[in-house]
Amino acid sequence: MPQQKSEHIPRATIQRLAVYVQVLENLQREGTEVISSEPLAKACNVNASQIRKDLAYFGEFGVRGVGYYVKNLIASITSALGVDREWKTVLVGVGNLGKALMNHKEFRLRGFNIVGAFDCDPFKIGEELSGLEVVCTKRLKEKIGENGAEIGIITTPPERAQRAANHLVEAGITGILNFAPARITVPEHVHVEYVDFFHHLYALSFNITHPNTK
Amino acid sequence: MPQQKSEHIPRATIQRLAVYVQVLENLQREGTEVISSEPLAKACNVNASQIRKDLAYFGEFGVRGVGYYVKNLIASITSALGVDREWKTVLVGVGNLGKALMNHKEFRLRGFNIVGAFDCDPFKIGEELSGLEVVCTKRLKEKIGENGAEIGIITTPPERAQRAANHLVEAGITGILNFAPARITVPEHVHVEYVDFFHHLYALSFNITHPNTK
DNA sequence: TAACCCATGAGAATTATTTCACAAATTTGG
DNA sequence: CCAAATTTGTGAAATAATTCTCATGGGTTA
Repeated sequence: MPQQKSEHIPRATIQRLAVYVQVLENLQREGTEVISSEPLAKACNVNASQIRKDLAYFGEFGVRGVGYYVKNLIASITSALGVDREWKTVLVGVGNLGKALMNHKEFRLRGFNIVGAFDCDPFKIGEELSGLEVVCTKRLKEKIGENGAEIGIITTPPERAQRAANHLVEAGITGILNFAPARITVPEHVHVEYVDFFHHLYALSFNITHPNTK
Repeated sequence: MPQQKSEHIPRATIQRLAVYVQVLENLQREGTEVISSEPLAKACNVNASQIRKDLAYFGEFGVRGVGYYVKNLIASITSALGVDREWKTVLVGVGNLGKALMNHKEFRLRGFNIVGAFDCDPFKIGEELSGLEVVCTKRLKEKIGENGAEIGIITTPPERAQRAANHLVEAGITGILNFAPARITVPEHVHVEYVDFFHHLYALSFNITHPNTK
């Protein structure tokens, strides 16, 4: 059971671990059973010792002279990340994006079950979507008390993101995935991840505009 | 006309600049005309000197004793990022996600126009979507020769992402936004950005599982 | 116009992350 | 069964990024 040894783990390490899992899963699908850090690093576009150092935070998963057993390593990393279990999530903001996410099968497949849908629009409340009734955002606390969700997904317009976050925090949520194009403020103990692909397009724009600064 | 002074600009700086724009746009919508680095930093969840340093790479946009003029600063940053113009993009992989992106109005609004849609599925070729005819991926080079697109968006399944990337590169594309859950390999001069919100969910999972290591 | 504020911009110090280099461990082949 | 080959895991070195500190200079008021 991987238990991190060190106190602080760089945020960048966590992001890379997710990449490793992705690449390892694709390798596994292609039939690879064992891989050493060198070719894995190439596939992930990172340095080989980077991988070894990242893994070292959580334990010793490799075999010297051999490398890593793909299946094993996936299990070790997913366990380290805590994604070897089911996570209950609730979604706030049933617009186009929210609906699309609710219909996204991959969510359930990856263990992130959406168990509640909320909106403050009276016309949307009561509507049924992927087997869930849309409930008023004000009833978040009550509903989460029932279903025990731990992660909140915000898909509201930007001006309503902070209010959604407040409701989620008050309901006891400790992790928020924010798709709204706005920064939100939450207490110390709550973790927020932002998803905004325009940020990525901006980065592309910059890199293409300034080709010298790769 | 902001011109970066230094040779190398940290990747993290570019990501933050995109955040600054987002927050500044929301401030502007609320009527704020001037802001100093301290409150802006608070809104962005970063350090104030971080903002000043990030901006310093591109020029001097503030007024000592006053702060930054919001409208001005947005213009300066967007110009620095190269997003004060129109970018033509093509999309490869017309599945659920691809279709959703093509119907996403925000794309055009932000200056990233989708001018071509490609797929290798014969049943999809010829179909019309948001005014664009889906074309065979093999004709990418020909079509990009006509429309001059510079950015490619990959929304294929993971196993077809690399092939899509190869076609895009061969067609002269220099920036790729990859939604497929797979890493791709491209030549030095091509820039890739990855969008995968499961990576963010993994990060949340980790942070909730290990609350001590914030 | 002069004196006082105030927030920027930039160099210095600090802190964090990445890469290097090699000892330790494991397998394989003679 | 020992030696060679291989690859991990880790401490040390190098590199990079962030934060601190304060001189600089524009704005404001009397």
